[in-house]
Amino acid sequence: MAPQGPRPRSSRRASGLPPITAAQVIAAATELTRQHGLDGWTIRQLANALDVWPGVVYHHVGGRDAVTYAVTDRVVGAIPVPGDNLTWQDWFRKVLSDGRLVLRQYRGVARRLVIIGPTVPAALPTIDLGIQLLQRAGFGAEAPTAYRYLFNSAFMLIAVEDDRDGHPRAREHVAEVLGAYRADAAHAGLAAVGAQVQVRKHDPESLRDQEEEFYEYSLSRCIAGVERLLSELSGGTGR
Amino acid sequence: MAPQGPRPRSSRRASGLPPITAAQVIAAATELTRQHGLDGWTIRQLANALDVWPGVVYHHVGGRDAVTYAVTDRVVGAIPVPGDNLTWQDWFRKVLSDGRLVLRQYRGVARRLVIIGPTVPAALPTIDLGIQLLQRAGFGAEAPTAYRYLFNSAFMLIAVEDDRDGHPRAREHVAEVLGAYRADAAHAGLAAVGAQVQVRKHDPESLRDQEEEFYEYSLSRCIAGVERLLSELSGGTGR
DNA sequence: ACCTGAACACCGTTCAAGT
DNA sequence: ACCTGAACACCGTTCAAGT
Repeated sequence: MAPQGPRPRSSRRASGLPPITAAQVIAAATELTRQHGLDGWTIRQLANALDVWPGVVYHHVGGRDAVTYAVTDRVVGAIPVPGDNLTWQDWFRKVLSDGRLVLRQYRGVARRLVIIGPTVPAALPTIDLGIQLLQRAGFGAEAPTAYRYLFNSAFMLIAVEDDRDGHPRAREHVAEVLGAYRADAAHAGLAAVGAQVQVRKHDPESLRDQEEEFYEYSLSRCIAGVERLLSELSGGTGR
Repeated sequence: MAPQGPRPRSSRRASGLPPITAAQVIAAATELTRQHGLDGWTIRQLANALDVWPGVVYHHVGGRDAVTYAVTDRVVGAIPVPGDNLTWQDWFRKVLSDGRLVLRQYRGVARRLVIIGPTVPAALPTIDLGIQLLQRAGFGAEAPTAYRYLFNSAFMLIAVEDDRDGHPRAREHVAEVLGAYRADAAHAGLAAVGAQVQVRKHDPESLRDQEEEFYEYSLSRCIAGVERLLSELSGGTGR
């Protein structure tokens, strides 16, 4: 898809260029990720962007896994962390809304983050503060699990948005299949979703807005579910 | 990793064998998915398992996308659908717990399903019944969105479990990084999660159990969040 | 230490030619 | 119609050899 481009024209040393650094490799990989997503570029394309041979990437950073790990850390570091002057609900709402805006610019990073866990160095201060807020709110020993649930839910949603960007036909297909049932009285459930899909299709609002809406919807449901846990912990009705 | 094996030894026709069918191709692909996950085999390996050349797969089914779509439909069809004699909460709990057991046997299918949407033919009866149950429970126009939220949340969790199977070191890394903070009073949040990680590490219970526990935890939170929506709809307190 | 240049063992996909 | 056999344009990764 992207043009392959020629190999480096001449030796760096012969051209009087300074050695490549690991930071330069990671910066170039981050820019490629912004353009094409974390799975949208190859080691060979990265080397080409730096005007070197692929072996240079291995020499300074390592294989594909090492490079994408470094990119992930860099992107996570760009997510702003709200201060602790907010309620736990507003703090999570804010960090997860802001996080979505950053992560959606670097498609594929959210999924990597969910899979490898939150141990990328840049995430540690956020984890610490978030769990402390839940502890202060009365979650006690449940604070780490509740934290994990909220971040995991949000980042999974972002990961799916990212993945769907790579399958533009899928949405049309859904609309087509379900829309066909919109007046089918024998299938009241499919009819309801079919009608909704049909309405959205003719709506001038963009798909981006629909996705953000579902993200905020899911986030609100998650926070509501965790609030309920809190009320159960403080002696409410069980189960 | 898997042995490549030799090309087909001789012509099918010359050996008196009947023509391959699309169903045979899909069945073989499904079995490979059970063994190695949806992304764990190649078209060439599939052809080899059928003892034919790769072009045969293209002739009968199509490219990789077409084959994995067919596999996804087949696996979804294997998820049992509970009857409508349950409350909506128990119906969703059951179909999503059973669904997890099936999907976890075919790693990668859950993610495909989340990305391409639920329009694989085998899913339609389940969608119809599930939305009807929510409609009867009083969700009205919110039924399709609530349905989508519940299935999406569950299948995303399964997709992440699948993906983590392919990164066995990630969990150790998380335990190592966070465990180091378990007695760090200056970072009370990290200390709490670090202590939990440490306990789980020495616990003889398997990781499988922990994953199932978190799945059930998340499911309960999701259902609680949707219940809250229901009470808001029926005239409860707003926001 | 840093980089070149080539090689190795793979991919998905296409297609003319055979039967 | 079905299948063979080969080709095309890619991958990630490794490594001897140069400077």
